[in-house]
Amino acid sequence: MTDDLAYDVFTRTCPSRGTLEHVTGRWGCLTLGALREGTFRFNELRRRVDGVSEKMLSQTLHVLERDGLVYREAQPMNPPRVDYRLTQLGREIAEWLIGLISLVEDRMPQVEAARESYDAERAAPDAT
Amino acid sequence: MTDDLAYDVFTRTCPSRGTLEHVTGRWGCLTLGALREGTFRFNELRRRVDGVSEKMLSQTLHVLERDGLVYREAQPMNPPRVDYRLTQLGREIAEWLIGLISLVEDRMPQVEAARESYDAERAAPDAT
DNA sequence: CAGTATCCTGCAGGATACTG
DNA sequence: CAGTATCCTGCAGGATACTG
Repeated sequence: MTDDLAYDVFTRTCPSRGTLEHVTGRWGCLTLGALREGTFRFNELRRRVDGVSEKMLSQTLHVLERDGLVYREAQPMNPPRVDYRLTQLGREIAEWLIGLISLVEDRMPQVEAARESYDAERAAPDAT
Repeated sequence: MTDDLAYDVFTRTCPSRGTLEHVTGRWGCLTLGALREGTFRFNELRRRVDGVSEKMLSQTLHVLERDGLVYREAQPMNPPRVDYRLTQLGREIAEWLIGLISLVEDRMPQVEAARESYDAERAAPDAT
């Protein structure tokens, strides 16, 4: 049952693939993380999401807004002021995402150890 | 505290970024999902991970093995037989990943609805 | 300020052929 | 069977200039 649901995800025709990629992708992930902490204007976000270009932040925000994870509020003034924040749905997903990230981060010592022994084996292929 | 930990992840220098990308990436995600269900040989996996090329499966498995998430057992016979399965660490992370995926899948109706209204607004820009 | 438009490049990843 | 090696292409995404 639950397994059937989960397995479906792994067929490429699955429609949730797209959203999953938006969420876990390089900039989507960082943007959701930044927005967890509050409401921000475009350039504030740019500074928080380290290394993102205008283009990619704009693109990422559009995609997340379209998926209903981010709410965009444009106030008609001059100069313009636009605020971004997570929707309820966005917050829910961001929390799970953070959980996964925290788990991975937590296990990094194990991962690093695994990498070292993997690399060591290849570096000294004569050691049977 | 917990927030500090989580926030660190969003700086690009964070070492867990790499592992996270291996886990959530297109093929990593699908491969972990397939391996949740048991032990498989290379070509069995190829069939289960729909659409993956030899090259990408090979590459993905190497990366996941190096990170300590996948265990590779080569039996010295001819023709060769190699089995892949999740390590304990891999299983742990795969479970969380599935959780995230299931959540996203669960919320897809909301996502689709959001998309429709987003698209509708743009299609009829005269409707103020 | 909050973006969009254009140009350009590196590299993910597919196709194909080959190997122990 | 279980891969590796090589060649090739599309596109993610950066840099730069421009706009309401």
